Amino acid sequence: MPPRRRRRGRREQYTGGAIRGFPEPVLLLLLHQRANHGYELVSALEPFGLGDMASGPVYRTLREMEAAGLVQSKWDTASSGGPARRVYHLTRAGHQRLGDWVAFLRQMDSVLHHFLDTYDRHMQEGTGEYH
Amino acid sequence: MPPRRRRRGRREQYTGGAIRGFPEPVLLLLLHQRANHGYELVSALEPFGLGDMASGPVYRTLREMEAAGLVQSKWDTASSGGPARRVYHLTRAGHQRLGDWVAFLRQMDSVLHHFLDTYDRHMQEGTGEYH
DNA sequence: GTTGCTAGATACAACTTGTATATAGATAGA
DNA sequence: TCTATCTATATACAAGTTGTATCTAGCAAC
Repeated sequence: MPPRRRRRGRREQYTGGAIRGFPEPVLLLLLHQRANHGYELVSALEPFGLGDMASGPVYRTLREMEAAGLVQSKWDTASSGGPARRVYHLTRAGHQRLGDWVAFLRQMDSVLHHFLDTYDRHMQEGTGEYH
Repeated sequence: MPPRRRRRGRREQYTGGAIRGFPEPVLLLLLHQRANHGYELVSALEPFGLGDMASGPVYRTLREMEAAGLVQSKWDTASSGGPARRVYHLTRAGHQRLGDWVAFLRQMDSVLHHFLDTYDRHMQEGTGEYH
C-alpha cells in the first residue's frame, strides 16, 4: 500500500513523506534559485509533490538546515507589511549538498525504473497466479 | 544529504530505506512471480536497491504482510535439507495492493523527474549565486 | 561435539514525520 | 477600539518506520 497517512482519512494517496528527507533537497533547489523566506517557500512546494506539507515541518527543516550549515538566515523587517521574515540563502555547503542529493535521487530513479520495468515485463508475460 | 544511515559510517549512500515502505511492493512483486520463502527472498532484493537490507526486517515485513492479508504462508518441511521454510504465496488482496503500489510509485517517479528536470534546467540557465 | 550454513523471529533503539498549538505583527472592517 | 484575518515563525509531542542486535534451531560435514 502507499504508505498510510495518519489521521487524514485512511489510505489517502500522497507523495510527501514517501521519499525520506525529500523536503531538504527541494528547499535547497528553491534556495539555489533565489534566497527566500519560509512562508513563501511553503507555497512553492506543491509541484514537488509536497503540496500537503504543513508549514511546521518546513520551518523545522529550514532551522535544521541552518544548524547543519547548508543555509544562512537573516531577519527582513523592512520589505513588507506584516511580521518580520527570516530570509534564508544558500551556503556553498548547501550547494554541494544539493549536488549529493541529485546524484542520490538519480540512483533512486533508476531503482524505481527497475522496479516498474520488472513489473511491466512480468505482467506482459502473464506468468504466475494472478493475471 | 542522502538520508543518513545509523552506525555504518556516516553519510554512506544507500537506497534501502529511502522510499518509505518500499520493501513491501518489492516482496509483493517477487511473490507475484512465484511463491517463495524468506531466506531466498532476501537474496533477491539486491537489484531493487535493497541489497543492504538485513534479513530481520525482511521476515518482519513478511509477517506484517500476512497479518494484513496480502500473503499467506505454510511450512515446507519436505523439500530441503536444513530447517523448515515458511513459504509465502500471494493472495488476491496482495495482488491488488501491488497494483496500488505501482500506481503510487509511478506518481513518485513523475515527482522525481520534475525535481531532476527543474534542477537540470536551472543549472543550464546559470542563474543564482552558485555556478 | 563443534563449526558453519540454512532459516526464521523479535525486542529494542534510533530516527523521521505529522499534528497540534503557540506567539505575534499588521491590516481591514464593524 | 476590538476583533477577525492574514502573514509569519516556532516548537513540543505523538505516532510511525527502520535498523541493529540477538536469539533459537535444524542439519551437515569435519
